[in-house]
Amino acid sequence: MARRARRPEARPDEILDAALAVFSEVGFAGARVEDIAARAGLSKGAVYVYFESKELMLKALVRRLADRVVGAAEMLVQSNAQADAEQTLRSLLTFMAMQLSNPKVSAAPRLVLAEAQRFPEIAALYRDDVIGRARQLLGKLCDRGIAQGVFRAVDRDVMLRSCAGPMLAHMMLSTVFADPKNPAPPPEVIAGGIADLVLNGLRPRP
Amino acid sequence: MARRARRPEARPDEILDAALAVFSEVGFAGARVEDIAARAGLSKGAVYVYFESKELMLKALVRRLADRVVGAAEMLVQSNAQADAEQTLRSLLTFMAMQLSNPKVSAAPRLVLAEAQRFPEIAALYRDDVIGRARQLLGKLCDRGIAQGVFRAVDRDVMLRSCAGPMLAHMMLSTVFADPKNPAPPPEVIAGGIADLVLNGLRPRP
Amino acid sequence: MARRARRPEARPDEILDAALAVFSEVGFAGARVEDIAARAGLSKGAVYVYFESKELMLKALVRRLADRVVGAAEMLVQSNAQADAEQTLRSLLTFMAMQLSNPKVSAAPRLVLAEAQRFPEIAALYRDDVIGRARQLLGKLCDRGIAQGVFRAVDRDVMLRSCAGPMLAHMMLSTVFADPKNPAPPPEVIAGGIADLVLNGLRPRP
Amino acid sequence: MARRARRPEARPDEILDAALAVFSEVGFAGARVEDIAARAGLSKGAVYVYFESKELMLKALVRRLADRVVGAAEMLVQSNAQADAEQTLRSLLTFMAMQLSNPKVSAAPRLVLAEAQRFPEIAALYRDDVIGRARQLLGKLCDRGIAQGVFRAVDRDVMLRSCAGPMLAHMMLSTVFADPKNPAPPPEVIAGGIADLVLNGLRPRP
DNA sequence: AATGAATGAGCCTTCATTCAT
DNA sequence: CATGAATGAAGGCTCATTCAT
Repeated sequence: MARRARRPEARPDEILDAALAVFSEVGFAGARVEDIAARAGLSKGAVYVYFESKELMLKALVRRLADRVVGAAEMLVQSNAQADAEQTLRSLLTFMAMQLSNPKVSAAPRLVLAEAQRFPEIAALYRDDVIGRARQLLGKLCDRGIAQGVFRAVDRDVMLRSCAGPMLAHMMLSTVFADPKNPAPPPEVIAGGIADLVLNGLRPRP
Repeated sequence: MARRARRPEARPDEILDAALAVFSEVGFAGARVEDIAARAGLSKGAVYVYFESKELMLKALVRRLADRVVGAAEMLVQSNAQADAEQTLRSLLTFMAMQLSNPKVSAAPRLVLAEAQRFPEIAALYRDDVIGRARQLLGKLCDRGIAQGVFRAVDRDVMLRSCAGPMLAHMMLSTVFADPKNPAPPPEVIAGGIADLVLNGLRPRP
Repeated sequence: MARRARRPEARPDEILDAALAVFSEVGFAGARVEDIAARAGLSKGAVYVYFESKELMLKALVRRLADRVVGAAEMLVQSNAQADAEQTLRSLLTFMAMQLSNPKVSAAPRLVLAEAQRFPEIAALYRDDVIGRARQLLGKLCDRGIAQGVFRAVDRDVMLRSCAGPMLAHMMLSTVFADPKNPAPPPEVIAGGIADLVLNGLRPRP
Repeated sequence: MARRARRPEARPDEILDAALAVFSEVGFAGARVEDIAARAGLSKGAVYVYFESKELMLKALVRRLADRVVGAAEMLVQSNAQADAEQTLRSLLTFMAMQLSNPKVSAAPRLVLAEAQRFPEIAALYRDDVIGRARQLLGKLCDRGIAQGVFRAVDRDVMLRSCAGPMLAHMMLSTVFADPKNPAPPPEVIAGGIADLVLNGLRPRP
């Protein structure tokens, strides 16, 4: 066919894109390899040339997600290394909230959320490669802010939950639980509001 | 057996308990009706006397969840109607965080989180019966706090995300994404820390 | 259907009969569970109620074969315990040759011959439960004959090969390698001839 | 590779060697063309340059087997044309038994045994080109022995079964059904014992 | 109400074979 | 000749659901 031997090295990524799309629609268990193949413009058998099983597609997807998402966050923090911690955290929170307002971006994290219980390996991968790194990142930022006197002392696990939690909630409320009859304010408003609240919460009191 | 003679009208609830347990372990798609039946001490066929299909079990489960969870939260808020908003919200946040630290309690919400994407009806039910009521509850509390001068003006959707988010994150980090090698601080510490941070964030500034 | 719940305890044996028929026609690998089911008058799924996998059907078949075949041989030898060894062996050889002239009887042994290489467990089962017991049987008979002075001293493994071999050859030449253009003499002639030759071979020389 | 430049006309034979090895291990149906190709040092596609299908490989293999095996036997008999029939048959039987004690030699005949039922064409080929010629060979030898007065009159089909059978049994007992815990006597002993027994059986009686 | 044998649709996976390069 | 990506048909097995008892 037209596709035959055309950019064969791009195939795995194309398949993963298709898999993510299908998984997001019907869940991992409900996804048919044939549908993934069709969406990638391949035959069922061809998919198995690149991935040994449906489950390995899921794992590869999570790995790719980790590379991308955390990479972006870490880059953002590094590029703000000179700025004060408060400003950096505000940038981070608004950036994440804006990103997660895009259903295409949130598709992969939502998939992980949905399948992690069922697949402990996925959970472990995400825990180590995404949550763990996020915790490190926030922890360092926290330390910097405390040293600068702009943050109050706060436990890292509390920090993680208080920063990532609103992102998580926003992600779910923007997609799965979005109410067509009661649309939420635009992303910028939400993102700004969350950042304000969290940062105010972190500020020390006399 | 002994079960049969005793409380035949309790059968549906027993089946739902069994279903929740199995769904939580292997997900809705991975759950076998036969396993649910076995855990409820029944045969496969008997389950179909009470529930027409596996999917209807899931829906019934979510309905039951909504009744219980939001009921508890609303009751808590009502019983604190006299107290100041700050104290009430602190009670609510710590109560929820403590509750969700118990994997048995969080099993149902986690199930919803995992399956909502796949089943729009479930998502709608949860959105209306749980999230919607939670939003109302927080909104009223917010209004009260603003009127009392203890809360700054804050958007309801930001409030929802900022309060429910940390609970959500805590729930997932206590179960699916718990790291056996890096145990988190005890629930009281986490719950108190989150409440502190959120309430401090809500406090007005000069 | 008509078959539903009728003699459910006969089902495994019925399925094995069907499996043997299909395996014999197209080999184990070529056999479709659906065909076996159809021949047993069942649906594909019903077969899996009784056998976990196609391979376990094969094993059960071999076990059943062992029970039947060797049982018959041992019974024959026991019932001739009083007779002299020569006569007993003659009876055994002609009985076996006659039996194996019937393609229905030889179907199972031929199946084992065909699949043993592929399934070491099958080979081991057959080796221990059929060949091993046959070797014992022949060995004892041999000893008796030697004690009676009607047999020359002969190694047990030579004995096994010299007695079982012609049976084996006869079995294959009567079925798979039968030449429609050159039909062999009737079973009695063959059976008698083989017995004569083997027994004459066993007779001591001055 | 080195293989490519060297002896390109030997490719078919190399492929057949590889095919025999793989077929022997996992059976015809279980053999993957890719594995055969790999063992022959070729790619999957290249194999199809030489053989149109997997089944044709099997047929070619059987044809090659017939050429080799029967050729050897016929040659052995011819070179003993002057000797007496008894001695010739003894040579033939011990030679065959010794040969078949080698699993590499017996691989092809065992393969035929396993697959003949499934592939009537294979069976017919083997019947005509191997069994038929063996029957001829033994028949002539028989006639010579009878004429020389060293053999009793015996039916050709009985002769075939009584001579080939022990070989067959020995072949299977040396490989597929070999018992690692009860090793058989060395090949010479077995071969000699079988020849003794058969030849004694053929000897006329007063 | 309860049982559990039976059904049948469905899906993952394998692999012989093809063919563009 | 050789490669290996791609195809597509095929089949083992699972399981929600039904229903005779």
